[in-house]
Amino acid sequence: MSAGEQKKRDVSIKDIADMASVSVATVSRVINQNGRYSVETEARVRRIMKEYDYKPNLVARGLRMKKVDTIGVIIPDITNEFFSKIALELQMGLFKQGFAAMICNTNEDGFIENQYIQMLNAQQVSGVIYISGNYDEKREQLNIPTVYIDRRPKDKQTKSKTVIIESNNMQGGYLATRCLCDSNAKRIACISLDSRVSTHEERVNGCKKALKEVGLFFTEQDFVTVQKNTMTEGYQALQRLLLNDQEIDGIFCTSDILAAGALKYLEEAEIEIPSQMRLVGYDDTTLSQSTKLPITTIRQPIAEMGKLAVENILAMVSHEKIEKKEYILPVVLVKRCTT
Amino acid sequence: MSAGEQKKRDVSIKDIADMASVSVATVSRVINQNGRYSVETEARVRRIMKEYDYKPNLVARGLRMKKVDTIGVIIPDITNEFFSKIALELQMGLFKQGFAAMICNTNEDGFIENQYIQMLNAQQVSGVIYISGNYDEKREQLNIPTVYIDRRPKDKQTKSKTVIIESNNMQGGYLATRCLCDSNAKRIACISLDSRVSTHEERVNGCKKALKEVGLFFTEQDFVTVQKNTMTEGYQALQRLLLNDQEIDGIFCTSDILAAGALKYLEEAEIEIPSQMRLVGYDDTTLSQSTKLPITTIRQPIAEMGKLAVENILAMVSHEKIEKKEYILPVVLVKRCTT
DNA sequence: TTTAGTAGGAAAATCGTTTTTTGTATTATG
DNA sequence: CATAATACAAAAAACGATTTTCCTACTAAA
Repeated sequence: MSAGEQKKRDVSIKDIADMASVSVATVSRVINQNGRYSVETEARVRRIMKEYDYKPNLVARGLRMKKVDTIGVIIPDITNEFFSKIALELQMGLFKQGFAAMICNTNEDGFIENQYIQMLNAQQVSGVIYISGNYDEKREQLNIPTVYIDRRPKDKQTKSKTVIIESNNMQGGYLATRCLCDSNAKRIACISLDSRVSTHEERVNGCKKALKEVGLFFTEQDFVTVQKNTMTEGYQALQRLLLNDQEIDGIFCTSDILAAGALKYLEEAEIEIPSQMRLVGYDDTTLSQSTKLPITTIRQPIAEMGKLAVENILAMVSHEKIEKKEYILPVVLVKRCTT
Repeated sequence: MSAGEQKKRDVSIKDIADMASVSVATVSRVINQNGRYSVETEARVRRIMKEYDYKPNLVARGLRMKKVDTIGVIIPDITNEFFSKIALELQMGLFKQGFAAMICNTNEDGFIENQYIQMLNAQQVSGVIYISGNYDEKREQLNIPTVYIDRRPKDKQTKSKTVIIESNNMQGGYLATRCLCDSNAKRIACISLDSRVSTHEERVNGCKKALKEVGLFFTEQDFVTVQKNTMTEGYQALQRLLLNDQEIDGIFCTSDILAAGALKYLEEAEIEIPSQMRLVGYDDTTLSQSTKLPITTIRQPIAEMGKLAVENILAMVSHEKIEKKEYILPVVLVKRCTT
């Protein structure tokens, strides 16, 4: 194709109408199965459509309908296994229902996130599924149906038509800590992520709750946060912890990546696991299974979360009235070799 | 909103035109900076646009232009770290140029892939970036600009306007094998993936080339393939290999996941690394860094591949004439503790 | 036979843009 | 002063669908 050459035109509804000797309105009614038409007309139109492999132009339909069968998916980091698995669930689920997913990776950047929202709005998407990230008041005003996963906008800011889907992070922290205690840890430390969202904080709260319940002493000094979710951070955080407090014999990391880093330090320091030290991570990633000593961890119900998100956003899109809903799904402990 | 209630209408170009007391044509010309208009008119129009936070309706524009500033990205498995990293590169790169990426996950399923292609076509996407997956002749006929990454459609089937971007898999296999030899391996085995695409096969070819070059004996028995890219498969494959041939003292796995599985077996069998056995993986994933003994591996230039893909697809979309191009990018050996 | 009702489908309006065509001042040129 | 050229911008046509309105036969009831 030389510059300026047009793309070969697809066959349009008008072409079909002409070939079937009916009006475009009739073809449209056959496609959408509303209005009235005779069985003969329908047969003829369908035959022609099949013959010419006609596919309605979704852009034209979108313009007329003022919305498009696309759902925006806002994700902070698609290379994170947890998020990519959720994205996969969403995409497959939406696709099965005839919707496209437009996956937008914000890199945890509020500015990029805003731009994406603008774009999704300009694209006339029918809804947005919002996974973690930053809260933006302006976004709310766009008035697009929204489902939140894995994060909780502050209460007073949520509108009536909001659906929140999260797993029970408090319970996760609790289960992890009880497991540490059950394998005889007496002094428990915690490495978590310093994040704008409440997720990791809740896990820490669950941890403290368990400690209080079993009556185990703990000190705030042993509860640290790191800035980035990397193995190096986990490694270094544990190193510092053990320098200050040699009594520590159990560690809860609020992510598997941090736990893998911590485990690496333990291996290098030749600390025996699980006799001298116990370790629990979070998310049941491939990583937690790949280490020589597979890491005990917490598994979130990713498939269910995705399924619920798809169900709810589609219900909202089709104007089924949705009261404000919050799903808090249970997590499970996956016991491996570090406890 | 009750059922059937309309979404609040965005401000349209007509509204802007009315407020600025000009015609819609003039507003359009200001937006697209073509045609002629006075500086005063422009200033007025721009002021009103900003005041009302006007954003052009991309669907309407798409209908008129017969194409949309969206690029489809076909990916076999977004939860695979290599693919998700590429997807991330593509998405960020396209977004910076004002294009949206529509990421489609095929799960290696040809049927789903076909459906996605149909959808992308109906959505009027300007181009498609195609990562691995199945080859489909029908798709080619759609005549959308396409860039292939990491896979090579058969030569006679490619059209003139095709761009292929891949890394040098042959070189990767070669480097990996040379590294095994350099750390004194004498009998080398290879575990690779049985895939429809040539990628892994090429890596094996590189391996054999290196063996011939250094004059090392090898037998086809020691070159096995597995069906799925999982740690378990790697574990079992190595187990079988060592049962048949106790001489093996070096292993090349064509993916890090397989290598991690193999490493696990070696650890359990208490085989000394790297004195008794050497191991090289492929892709430089987080996994390869997380094991107690970090795995020597091959790194592909993901960022460059993504950048090239974006550059080329945008050039094709804007009708710059592109001759058939093939990029074969060099890979690097990342030496760690298993060699 | 007239009238009303209904089935089937055509015609036209609409969605929000871009682009071509047309029109009208104003300026330049002979 | 008449005419041509130019600058600016309005009007209208497209893009491909959906949906409302309207028209024409035909059938059924009075």
